[in-house]
Amino acid sequence: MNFPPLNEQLDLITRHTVEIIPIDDLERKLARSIATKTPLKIKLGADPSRPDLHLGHTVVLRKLRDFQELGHTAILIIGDFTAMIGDPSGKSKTRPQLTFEETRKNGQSYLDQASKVLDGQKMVVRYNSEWLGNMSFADVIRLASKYTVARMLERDDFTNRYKAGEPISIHELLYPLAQAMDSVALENDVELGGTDQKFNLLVGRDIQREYGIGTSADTTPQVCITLPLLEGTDGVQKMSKSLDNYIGFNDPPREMYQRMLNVPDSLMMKYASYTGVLSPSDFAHFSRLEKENPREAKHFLSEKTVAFFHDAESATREREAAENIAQGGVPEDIDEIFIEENSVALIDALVKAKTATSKSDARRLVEQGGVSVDDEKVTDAKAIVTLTGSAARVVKVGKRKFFRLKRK
RNA sequence: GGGUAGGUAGCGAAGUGGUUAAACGCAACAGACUGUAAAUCUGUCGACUUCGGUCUUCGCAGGUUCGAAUCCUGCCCUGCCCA
Repeated sequence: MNFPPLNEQLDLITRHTVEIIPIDDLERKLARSIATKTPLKIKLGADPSRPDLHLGHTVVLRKLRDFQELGHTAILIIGDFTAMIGDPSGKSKTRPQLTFEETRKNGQSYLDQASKVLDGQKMVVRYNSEWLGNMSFADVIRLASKYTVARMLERDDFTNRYKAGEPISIHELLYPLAQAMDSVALENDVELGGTDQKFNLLVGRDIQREYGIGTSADTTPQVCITLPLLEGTDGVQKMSKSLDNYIGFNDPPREMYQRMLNVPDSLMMKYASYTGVLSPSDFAHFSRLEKENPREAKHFLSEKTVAFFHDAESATREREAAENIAQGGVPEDIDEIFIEENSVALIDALVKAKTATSKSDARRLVEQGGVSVDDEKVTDAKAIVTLTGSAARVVKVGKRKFFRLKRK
């Protein structure tokens, strides 16, 4: 296998990264790869307990794709073993434990989604239960002896919680080591992760060395590459499912487009450059627009995002729908709610359409003027909507939630 | 094992017998303004309601009291200190 020249590879690899630790080792590995015509093994860990990928994941997936395009081997580790045990982050106390079947199903789903960004055919997928599940307690102790508590507490997350007097479970301390064992098992050359993974990646490097990987004269343990974390649609916190500030790979076009439009302006550039949904020429176009006409730029980015995850047709359709809504119009394809009788209390309809969480919530919405039926604002919480014949009535809730009421 | 401080709504945090569904801040939601952005302002933010109220909630389970998030007992969980 022939690889592009070293400089060319370095150029692509370093783009959009935060840190490469250490860059010298990467150069050595690339040089050796070229000389021996052997692809490098690039590892990326995936959490199967959260199989819904979002825009935040594209940053790192795209980097993995860069490696694929250079001819290297992308390896996706599905952390099924760790997911079967439970929670690593401390934050989500109730992260569900997964069964074996669920981990496979989620792993497959993860792969399907990731294939939108990278070449799924060429990707190698491994489940970490394969090696972690076979470790004996003695093995675990041996592994644990390679690292000290003080070093483990260096991790920001742990330090902060420790200082704040918050609980840290022992198994959480073991997590970075478990992840490091993946690197030992794979003998990978590079590991990718968000900047929040820096510590874990470095532990992988140390532990590989402890287990004699990459210690011969012309090799080194894994190189750690960190990538920026993308803020979510709120513009402040990192994009995550639990904060509900994400744009998911599987979001339907309507939702995806609308959510993109809601992203604060200050983040547009970041989204545009890091998610990789724009081709170089699109990006150039976007950069120009961003200065001249932010509104247009945002629509352009939204359109391209939908086109990337769905198709150009949907993107154009959503663009039109968005303009339509902006002018007070109603999009075509909205949810339809069917009613048995020929009239319903508006409030019940809102609950049924899941646009309100409870009757009280619905009442509030109506009283605050957030609801209109067929373009007429309704502020009476007791309003009854009547349906004559097969005619539907369109209900608008807030600025952009719609549904159509129909007689069953 | 001993001591000590805690566990209040999505989060943070007041409240230590009675107008407390529970101050305040953040987040969220609606309205105005706008570019369905940001900023700002206003309102809302347990559930049900015939809008007068009713019911459920302050780690869990009991108890005292006319009345408890507030007092007592037991249990569970967490931090810190000592061993």
